[in-house]
Amino acid sequence: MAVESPLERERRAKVARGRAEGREPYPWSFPGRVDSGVVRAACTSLAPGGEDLDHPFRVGGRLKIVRQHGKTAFADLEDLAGSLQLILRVDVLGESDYRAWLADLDPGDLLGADGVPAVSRRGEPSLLVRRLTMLAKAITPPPEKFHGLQDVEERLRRRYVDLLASAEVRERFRVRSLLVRELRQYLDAAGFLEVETPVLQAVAGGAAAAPFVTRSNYLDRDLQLRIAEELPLKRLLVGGLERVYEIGRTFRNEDLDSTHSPEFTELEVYWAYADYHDMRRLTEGLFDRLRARTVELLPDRPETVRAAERFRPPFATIDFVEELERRSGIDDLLSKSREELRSLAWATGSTVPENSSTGTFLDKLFEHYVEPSIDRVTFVMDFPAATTPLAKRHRSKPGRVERFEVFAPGFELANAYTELTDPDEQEERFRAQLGERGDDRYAYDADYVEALRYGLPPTTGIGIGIDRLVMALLGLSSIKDVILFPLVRAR
RNA sequence: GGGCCCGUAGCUCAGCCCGGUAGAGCAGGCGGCUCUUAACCGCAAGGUCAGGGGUUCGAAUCCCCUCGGGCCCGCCA
Repeated sequence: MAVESPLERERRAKVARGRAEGREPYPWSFPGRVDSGVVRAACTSLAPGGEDLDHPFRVGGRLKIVRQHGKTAFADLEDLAGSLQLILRVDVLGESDYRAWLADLDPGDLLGADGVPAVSRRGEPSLLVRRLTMLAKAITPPPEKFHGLQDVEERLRRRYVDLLASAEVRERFRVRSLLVRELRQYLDAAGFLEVETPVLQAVAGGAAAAPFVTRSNYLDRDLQLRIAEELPLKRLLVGGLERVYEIGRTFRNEDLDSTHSPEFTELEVYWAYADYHDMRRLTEGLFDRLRARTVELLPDRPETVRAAERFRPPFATIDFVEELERRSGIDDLLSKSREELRSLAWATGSTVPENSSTGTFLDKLFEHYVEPSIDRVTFVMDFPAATTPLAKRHRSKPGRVERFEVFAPGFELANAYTELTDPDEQEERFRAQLGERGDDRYAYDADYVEALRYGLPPTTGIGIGIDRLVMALLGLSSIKDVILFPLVRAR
């Protein structure tokens, strides 16, 4: 246990004093509480200096600050609905209670109050308090009242302090939750079934990324945490579930930076008897819906509204190959050999390893020549076949697959395919990928190929990074701003 | 992996360049005040200057190492 500071000693003394005087500082419950907005609403009919003695209310929340004036004191109590001023008066509470409470109250205490709506002479909606109840005495003082908690490290390590000190941070995470709810409602209404597939897998597949490895004592073998949701979900379409989605944590054993987190929340949607054009329309509808919801939730934040409005259709569209050729001046990109592409990629200053795949070099070129120019939400269409083994070849463009990605300025938001359904071609593509990369990071999932042999309907699928989507909608630049407890080093 | 920056009271920050008794505001303590909104006035208190080592008569300050964090670059289809 940490060494007790003088401030904490003072507060423990107040705990003991409360108990000695019959005021339990950590009670069991506090029934009948309304949120602060109810009291503020009840104040609207009152004139300054007015009180509504006939309609008592009970509120509870965190004490932010106390302003004492001898025989009257004002205290700001904050709950999720906002802040409410409490008026404490010696002539209402009685001399001894008034003195005892003011001696024992500290910023940060969780406090209950019974009283009546009242508007102060200066016009502030308030609760004129008849009775106070300590709900939880705070031993550790909260951050400074005006500046709040500034230390970035502390804000991440102790997110609860960040939250209790900042209504803005509370609001941000509340909005994230409501946006995810909206997303579920949209997909549910479109006939999609929410499912849950395994996080623990023998071999993590569906993407190329380093997995986290753990161990099952029961099976006496290593297991990996999933790096994508894709392969189990498509198996469900083989099984006839037709339209499924999963929102879940996905893990990649890689670096954390402003757009990457080792654990992140991913939405994947799979839709049988539909192709990537259908998926594009579904995605545009989803973006528009989330845009509207964001603006509805945060109408008074101009920067957020501006960020969200970028998600209003129609969206910019570019062709991967045409745009890359136009911006780089490279001709006939698709006929270049792996060695040629490697030289071109290295010429941009990239240091990707020599044995990287053709797809990797193409991605590097796109990243260098095209991504910096993306200044709005943009659909990038029809990637070269070498960039993914899971998409179906393009029905009319040779050397391409039916794949689109959605980019927001600065990062990728989503990745969608018309899914490859031919089992023999899938097997070949997996093997080609293995052979080309020369490493075992892209696992060959034999059971998935086996599943395709039973027949996967024509299908489209998409993966959307929820953390990044929330970032983009709210106009935030760091993924840590939308993850409650980002990974931090043990201290 | 490379570069730059940061770590001082519970919190927000000065002090560091140019070495010489560790400062302020908020919060907390004591006293005053019946309408404040970061209330106000007075008094007293509060420190592992991230940790370790070095230079020096003397280190928060200069040097080295370590830990933690931030930003940029690289890597991660």
